[in-house]
Amino acid sequence: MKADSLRGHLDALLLAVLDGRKLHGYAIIEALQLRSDGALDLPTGTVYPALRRLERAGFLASEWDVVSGRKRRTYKLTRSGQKALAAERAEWQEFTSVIGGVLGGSTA
Amino acid sequence: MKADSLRGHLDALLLAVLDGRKLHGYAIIEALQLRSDGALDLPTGTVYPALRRLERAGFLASEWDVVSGRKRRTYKLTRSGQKALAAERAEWQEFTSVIGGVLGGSTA
DNA sequence: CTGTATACGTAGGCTGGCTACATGTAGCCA
DNA sequence: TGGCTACATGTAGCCAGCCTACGTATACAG
Repeated sequence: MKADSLRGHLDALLLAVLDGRKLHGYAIIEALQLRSDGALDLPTGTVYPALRRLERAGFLASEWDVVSGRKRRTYKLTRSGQKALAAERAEWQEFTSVIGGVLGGSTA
Repeated sequence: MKADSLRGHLDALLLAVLDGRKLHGYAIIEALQLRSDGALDLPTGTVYPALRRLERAGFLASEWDVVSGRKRRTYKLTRSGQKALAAERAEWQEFTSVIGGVLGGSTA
């Protein structure tokens, strides 16, 4: 998959993977790999800044856990983040509908 | 729709709208509006350079028509462009499948 | 003869994900 | 006890690709 087509959908992916659970950054990357059967392998330089940005936007809340000496910043959705996720899902529906309509559409 | 989410899918749209017919740039923009029920309104500064690029890549062939004094550069798909369109469609399938799977997926 | 729709095109900017790098811990193996 | 690998977080700067803003020109309505 063209790496670049993610543009504008990264936030949706991050919010979706945090829906209903708390994860730290590294685990988020692994969860995305798992859910996509290996198709998504986001670099840390993509994910970490995005998480910070989503937190600043109020969609995520983070706290530091220390597990066996390891510091891990775990993220979870805020209520505002839940709404954002719903909005992103709706927008995804619209997006695929529009582009898919053109790609598959008969000559109109 | 976020204007920006088009990233990486513009070529597919342009190739698709030219599938089976010849159109000139301005008409391409109108055809995309039509097929998307107004959701897509691409600026000329996006479309014209993209058409030139696709022509340089060998996916489109153009010729000048002069209709009632108006010069219009009409584009059509080359054989190579047909293949590119098929590839873009396949990639679109994969893309929506991957992202859709994560967005809709149960906690995995 | 002015305004609007049609028609093509370029220069430069901006945004957002990526590359490359910097830092540090835990656990295994020899 | 030294090194290697996996885990874990983070920043600076680059670059691709679409968009904004502009410039040009013709046809036709009023």
